[in-house]
Amino acid sequence: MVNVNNKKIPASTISRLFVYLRELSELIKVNINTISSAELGERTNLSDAQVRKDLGYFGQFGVSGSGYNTQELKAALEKILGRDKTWNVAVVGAGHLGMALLTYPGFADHGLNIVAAFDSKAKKIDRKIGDVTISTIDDIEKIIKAKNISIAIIAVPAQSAQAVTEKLVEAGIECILNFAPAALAVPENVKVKDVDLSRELETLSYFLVNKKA
Amino acid sequence: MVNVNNKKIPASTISRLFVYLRELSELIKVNINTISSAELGERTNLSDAQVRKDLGYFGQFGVSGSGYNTQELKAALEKILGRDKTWNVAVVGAGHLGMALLTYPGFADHGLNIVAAFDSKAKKIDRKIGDVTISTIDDIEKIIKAKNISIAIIAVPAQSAQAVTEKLVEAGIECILNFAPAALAVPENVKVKDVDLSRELETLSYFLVNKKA
DNA sequence: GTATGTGAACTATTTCACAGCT
DNA sequence: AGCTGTGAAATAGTTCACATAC
Repeated sequence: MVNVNNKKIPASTISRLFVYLRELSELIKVNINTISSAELGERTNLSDAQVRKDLGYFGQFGVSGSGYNTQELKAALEKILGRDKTWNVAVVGAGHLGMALLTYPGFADHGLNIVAAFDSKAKKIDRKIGDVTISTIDDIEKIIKAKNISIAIIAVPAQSAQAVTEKLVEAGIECILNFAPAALAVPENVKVKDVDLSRELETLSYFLVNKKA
Repeated sequence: MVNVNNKKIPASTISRLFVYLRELSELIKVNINTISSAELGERTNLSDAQVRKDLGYFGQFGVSGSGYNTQELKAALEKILGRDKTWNVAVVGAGHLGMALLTYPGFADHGLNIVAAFDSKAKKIDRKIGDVTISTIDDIEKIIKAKNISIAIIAVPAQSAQAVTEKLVEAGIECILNFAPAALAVPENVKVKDVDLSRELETLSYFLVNKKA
């Protein structure tokens, strides 16, 4: 739940707006100019009411009786979501997961530029992955500030995650995407989003355990 | 929201039980035998009431005035979550992300064994990653059945995700962890969990957009 | 006729608060 | 005294349903 000019908006709404935006880009690619909330919902596995409610938090973008203009709605969402801006991102930890993120082709299209990578293993320092050179973790503060990085991705083992977090916070980072299976302690102004791969899989497996029970 | 012997339990509760379980293992490692809901909550960034409520869905595991026995609670949670069982997992797509998953060390500790990998690129077929040999996507059905695989991870590009999903469903898969940024259409009995890395980062970046507004 | 926008109803989830146990 | 277990209250989020607009 997020505060936007004294309105309370579910965090899940924000997340879905990105889904609508992506779908609108696809629609525009195939020259579809108008779409109803029902159709947009169909394509994103959401209900028509959900689509309308989500958009309704931010204004009135549709035309009664016909639907939404894809170009206009896309432009409006881009504005709302700050997609005119781009962000510099750092990856901490250059193991397999860190490497996957460093070479993930999807980020750039979304205004997310990975401009730095850090690892603690001497062997990895100075290796170049695409445009990014791996630096030592000791240089976090210096590089984060120099490169104007606003988002960090933690892809280190659980036991070093808290220490890394503290370095990042000291360097002024306020947004962290955390892949380590650890509960990070951070000041209030810092936003952490956890992605816990084992937990996702385990939660899924619970469905198997509990089925036909 | 999940049905367990005519009780309705939030899906998020299930997911948190895995977090408690992990924390209990840590506590046992350092010889802590008793823990209160408040302390357990502290360590997992959750409230004491949340911890008690979550556990309360499944029974009474605590002792008034003292707290929970770590060993007993761990054993109880393992039983509830089916952690006595192990699951065979397939990864579809052996790009960087697929490779990261194939070599991710965390799964095995959680009863999740990756026993097959698939890719469409001829170049990759028959390559061996650890114990797993990459097979052609055409063999999905054969191998899924032969190896008794119950969970599949989709790590292919968005445009091939639906086709892969259909092959998996035909092969009898009922649990899918989907990393492709695409809304998958599946029959009702199939459970899909989406992990959308760009979306996670974008949602996080919205925090930056909207701050100090 | 068709589809939006939105209060109201409903459902889900978390937090409160306290009786009761050790 | 301290902490659990749990109804009740509060908060959050989704779906309904319909007046309104084109």
